[in-house]
Amino acid sequence: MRLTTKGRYAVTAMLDLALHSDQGPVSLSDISSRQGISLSYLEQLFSKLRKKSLVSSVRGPGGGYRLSRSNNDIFVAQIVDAVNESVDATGCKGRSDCQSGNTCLTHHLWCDLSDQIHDFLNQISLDQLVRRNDVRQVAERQEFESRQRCLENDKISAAIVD
Amino acid sequence: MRLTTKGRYAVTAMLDLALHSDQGPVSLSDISSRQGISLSYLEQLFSKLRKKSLVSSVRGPGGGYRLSRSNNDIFVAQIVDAVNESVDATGCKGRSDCQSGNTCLTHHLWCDLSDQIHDFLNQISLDQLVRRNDVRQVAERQEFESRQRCLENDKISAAIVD
DNA sequence: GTAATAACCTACTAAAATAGTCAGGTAAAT
DNA sequence: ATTTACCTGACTATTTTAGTAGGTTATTAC
Repeated sequence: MRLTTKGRYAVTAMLDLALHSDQGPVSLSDISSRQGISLSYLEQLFSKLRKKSLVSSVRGPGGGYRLSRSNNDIFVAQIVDAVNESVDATGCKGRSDCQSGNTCLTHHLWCDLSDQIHDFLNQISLDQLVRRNDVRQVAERQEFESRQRCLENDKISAAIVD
Repeated sequence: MRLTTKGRYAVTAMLDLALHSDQGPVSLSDISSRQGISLSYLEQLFSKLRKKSLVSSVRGPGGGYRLSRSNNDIFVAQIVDAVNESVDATGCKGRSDCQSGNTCLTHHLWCDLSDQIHDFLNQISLDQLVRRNDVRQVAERQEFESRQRCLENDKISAAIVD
């Protein structure tokens, strides 16, 4: 079973995309500064997300990424699957050869768990997340911080001109 | 989120213990040969299981480990918790400081997932596993293989005597 | 009492995965 | 033409996993 920052970052970034989808394509550097995820790492993740056609890209100035489907048609499980190989809890990736070719004593238990996790994550859409109160609150704080950073940058620019 | 061989091995070993609990203390070398888990690795795991008082030990010849509680009072979640720190899906171990001190956008989602997994595993007792058909079948195959290994060893011993 | 057995303990290590970085591309808009 | 931003691949430090090695202590059978 793998669920690490890789999968978490991917979902966070996709949610950021969903939250700003009304403002045209969103650049990775915007996501990077809002969510505190390294730009190069985001590039790796979005390469995979694009291959699974969860996002589409727009190049050039003003470009960025947008969701390739509607908010309510993208589920968390699909995002995690796209960047991690799977949310599989078995050691044998479901091949039932966990104990030197044979099924191990607990194989079916981990299969059941995998199903459980997958069902749970497959039931949560980006749309649902966008509407959650806790998500809206964090998003608002991030907007505020983002504006603060803009002001700071303007100050620095002005100082350089002087 | 961590669920790797460590947790899987621990549950498998505990299930093996439960399956042979009628035959007095079970030695780690028995579990090792039946389940194909390295002896030294089992020792590390059982040290943790003992500290969480899931098993008790009997030293000396004929010794081994036994479950310190009844079959139906030991749950999979407890075993995984004992060897992994937790089945936590958040990156911040529930501290809500995932994004440089603040809550990240998806924190609550991972909390929900953690609860989901924990509830699922906390509901499955060793007793339930012992009674499952798929478990009984694998256990039987392992008994057979174990007897085969005994015969092989006897042959080798006889050959050495010659 | 001594040999065998099996728990117990500590430290070390190879391999893999994670979480990045870096250096260069290429495509599209202004 | 130049800037913006996507895109790619190779490289790397750190951490974790999974396992080894080598010993000590307690108990039992002879």
